[in-house]
Amino acid sequence: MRRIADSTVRRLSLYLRFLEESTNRGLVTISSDELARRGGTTSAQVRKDLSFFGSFGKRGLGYSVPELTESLREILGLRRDWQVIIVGAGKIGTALAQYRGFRQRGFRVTAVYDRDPKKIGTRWDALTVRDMAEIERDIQKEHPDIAVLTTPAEEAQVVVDRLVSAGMRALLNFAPIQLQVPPDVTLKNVNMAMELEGLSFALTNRDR
Amino acid sequence: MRRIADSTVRRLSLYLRFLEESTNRGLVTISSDELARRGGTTSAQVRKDLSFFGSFGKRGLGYSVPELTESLREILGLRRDWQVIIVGAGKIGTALAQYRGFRQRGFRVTAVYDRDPKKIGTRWDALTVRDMAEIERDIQKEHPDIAVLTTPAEEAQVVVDRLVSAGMRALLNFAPIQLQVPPDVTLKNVNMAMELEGLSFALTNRDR
DNA sequence: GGCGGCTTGTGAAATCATTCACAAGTTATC
DNA sequence: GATAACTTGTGAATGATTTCACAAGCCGCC
Repeated sequence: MRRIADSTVRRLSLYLRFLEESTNRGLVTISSDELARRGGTTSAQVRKDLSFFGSFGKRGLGYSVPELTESLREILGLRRDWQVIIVGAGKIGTALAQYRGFRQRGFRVTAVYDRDPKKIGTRWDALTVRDMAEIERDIQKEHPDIAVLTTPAEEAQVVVDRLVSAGMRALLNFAPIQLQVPPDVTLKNVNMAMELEGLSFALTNRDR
Repeated sequence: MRRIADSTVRRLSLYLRFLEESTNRGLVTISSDELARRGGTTSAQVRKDLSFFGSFGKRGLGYSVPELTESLREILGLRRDWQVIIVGAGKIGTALAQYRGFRQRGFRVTAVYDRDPKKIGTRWDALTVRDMAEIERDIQKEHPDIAVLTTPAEEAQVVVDRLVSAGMRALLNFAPIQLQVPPDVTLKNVNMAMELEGLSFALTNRDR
């Protein structure tokens, strides 16, 4: 398979979201044009995105909502659950650990780590905060798939190095810093500072 | 000024972060190559990004850390504070409202809204959760610059329409949904579901 | 079964973003 | 003040992504 652009994968995720909504509204069939309007793109873009993976539609008719939903789940690797650990039990880490949306989409948070003795052992729901010191051992034993990083920025790189050498290969980083990882590790960033600064830029340079 | 690509603005934000760190370490001068290594890009990219806005370096020497820092702050519109409101006092909204990083970067959270009577009136620090019903009046009175959306996905579009007609022109959306806004409104998204699905895709399609 | 109205899938073209490559400027050294 | 060692700024080349445009296929109706 030819290398797929990041932007394409992001849009697939959006299409899937809209398809799920369409299912709830009882729609059976949907056109690339409707998918595009909702995803803020063009119908040609939708068709091109899908064409990298096969041909899913019927000319003259559009796409079957349940079939395309299933195909996108397959493509995105969502026909299985993923085991997620959260590293850093601060404000954001805690909020994420309790966030229902993850579970609903097949991302099961199975552990939360911190190094602060005051936090270790506290519980929410079924989750107990574990000691950061045990993380390598746990990773080797439990093989989580994805680690979400919510440590302070200063500690993030050190923590990432530990996670990577313990075997983690997929990371979602919330610290406002660009992390260095080896090429076989996939890293995604959620950087609120960057987004806010993007808004600041837009507001400042609005009128040309 | 020629239209600036989103990717460029995002990198400027990264460079600024690294410059701040360099200041703390007492560096006076920095080359495009060092900036690039840290930002995960190339030195040519750094120079090109900066060239859209002027020429800030000295050939043979590199860039003055304090001067480039100041120039980037200027370009990004960060020489002033921005007034931010948070709409939705759930897990994420609450975590964001208490997050120190915003304030440090000049984004002052001045109000939090929810429509749940059980939440209205609760306080953290200097902030009291206000009634969603008052948001239009408050916007007209207090002129916040940026609204952060942390409502459930189902309500997000309705809330956005209200915010836009009350005059908001910059939005940061955390709901996992693509919102529709008029062209004079800037919308940025933080979509954790999308990032996780991107990781799922990468893990699934790792070996070709 | 033929016709009209739709909508897909996809090469080709156009646009946009990144990388190359090098002249020109700066500093340090002798 | 000439030379060597660096590093910027930037057109031109390359590469990637998006948009165009249209043939081909499907459905419903007469």
